[in-house]
Amino acid sequence: MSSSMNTKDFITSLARGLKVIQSFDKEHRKISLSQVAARAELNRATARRFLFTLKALGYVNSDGKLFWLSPKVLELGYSYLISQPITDIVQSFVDQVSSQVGESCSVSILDGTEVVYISRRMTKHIMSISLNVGTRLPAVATSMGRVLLADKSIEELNVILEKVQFQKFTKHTLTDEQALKDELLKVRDQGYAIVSEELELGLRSIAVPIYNKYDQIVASINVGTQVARISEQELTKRILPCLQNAVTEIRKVLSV
Amino acid sequence: MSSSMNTKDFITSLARGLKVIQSFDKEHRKISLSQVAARAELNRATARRFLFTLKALGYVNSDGKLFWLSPKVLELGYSYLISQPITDIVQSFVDQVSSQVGESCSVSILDGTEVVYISRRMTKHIMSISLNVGTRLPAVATSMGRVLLADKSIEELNVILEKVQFQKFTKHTLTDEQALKDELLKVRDQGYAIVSEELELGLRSIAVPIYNKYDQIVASINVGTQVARISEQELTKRILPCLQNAVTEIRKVLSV
DNA sequence: TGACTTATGTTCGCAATGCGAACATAAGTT
DNA sequence: AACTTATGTTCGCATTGCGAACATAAGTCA
Repeated sequence: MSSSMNTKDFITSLARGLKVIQSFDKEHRKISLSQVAARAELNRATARRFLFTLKALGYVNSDGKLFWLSPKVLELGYSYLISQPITDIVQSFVDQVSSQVGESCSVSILDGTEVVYISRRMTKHIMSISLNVGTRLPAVATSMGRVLLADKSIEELNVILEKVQFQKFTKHTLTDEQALKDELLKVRDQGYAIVSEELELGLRSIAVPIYNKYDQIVASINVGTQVARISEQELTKRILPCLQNAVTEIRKVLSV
Repeated sequence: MSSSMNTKDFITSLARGLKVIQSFDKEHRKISLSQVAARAELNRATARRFLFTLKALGYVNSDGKLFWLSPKVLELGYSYLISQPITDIVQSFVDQVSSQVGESCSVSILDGTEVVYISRRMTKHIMSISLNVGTRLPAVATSMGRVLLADKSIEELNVILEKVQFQKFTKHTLTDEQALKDELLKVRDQGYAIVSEELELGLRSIAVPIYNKYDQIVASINVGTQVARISEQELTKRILPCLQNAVTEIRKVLSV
């Protein structure tokens, strides 16, 4: 367990159990007890007890040999979604923007150094990875992340950037901290961010911040497309007004 | 803890921790330590340790007084979603059907006595509750649930129905077990289910099963609308073919 | 078919983990 | 100021959960 965990008041069994849940992914849909133990870095007997507990609670299923997650696990994430009124509010706007512009539209929030998708309307599969509610992407390399980072004070930004490990996803990816900061100043000035081919070649997106009634930025909304389909100029001329209209309406609803 | 939990090999700390996560909902977005303790049925000092552990792991945030779930909790549900290839596969078909028919379209699977939404495309808010990935509804009162139940053997169905507590959501809700079974025979015969105003007045939906290449039913897909907008006849004449086309295509993809 | 490897099932002594009663302090209300 | 409700914290203790070790099962290979 991470040494940053304060062992006083820290419950290792809970931490271990959550690690067991996270042992499952696309490449590990149905795995054996030993695989779970290895992936969760637990003793086999210990992993077994966790799997049996999760099975008793309905979060895991098993055929007696392999284990896989039960849809009940969605309830955990669901606890988060239904405790966030914004997810309900924005969904209809996301659908509306997506219909208007004919491209995928998403809303996300900042969590640490990443953006987390909380709402999404996809028109086509254009990314190599699938994006869903719950997907996390590095904030520094996404348009939604940049509008959220641009809102931070210098101090807050420094704290966040300390934890960022810049990755060069493509030849266009900004990896110089100062260059990023300059870009964020520009984003703040113009009130939107455009990211072209920094996270994945061939893709670009534009994002604007979503404000609540106290003028606090609570999320960001973007439209994502392919560079071959929409130029940066067209993003600002045709797409940006749709996003700006949407966030104006969202702010009204959030102000009720 | 439920007496059905086998205390041998059962890890109460994990169970308790998951209950803490589920203490949060729409009416309990940000709650105090004592409220968490009450809702999770824990001693206050115990609840405090769980909240501090969840905070250390990033699943919960706090202002020192109130606690709320962090979007990191979505990772837990996300572990399930990315371990289910079907969620990726069906999303584009859900979007397609929804676009074609101009109504909301969803996919769900059976989990115990409930259906769990795993994919959704909403055109309008027509239900009083919001439906998201993770939402659970009683299988017996939904079209998607009925196509999934219709696939069960008599024995399997009896096991499931034993655990069902029939609720009369509206005056149209079937609550007689035999009447439900008769309805399921009809569903099996015709290969689709229509539910009108049984879960909520004013709403109707039609669902068909999704098969994999072994002819096993793995999920169901529906279109939901308002009774004022689409008759049952129109559902079968216009909507059903779109759903049937979609499941044919889905089956091809699942067979790759 | 036997040897070997890899896997799971299970136990139980034990130590550490987590518990919760109790006390202290803080904040809000009357 | 008294009272109520809340949180912060401790620490003795009992139970919980651990994991080494052993048993058994299943698969592979020669």
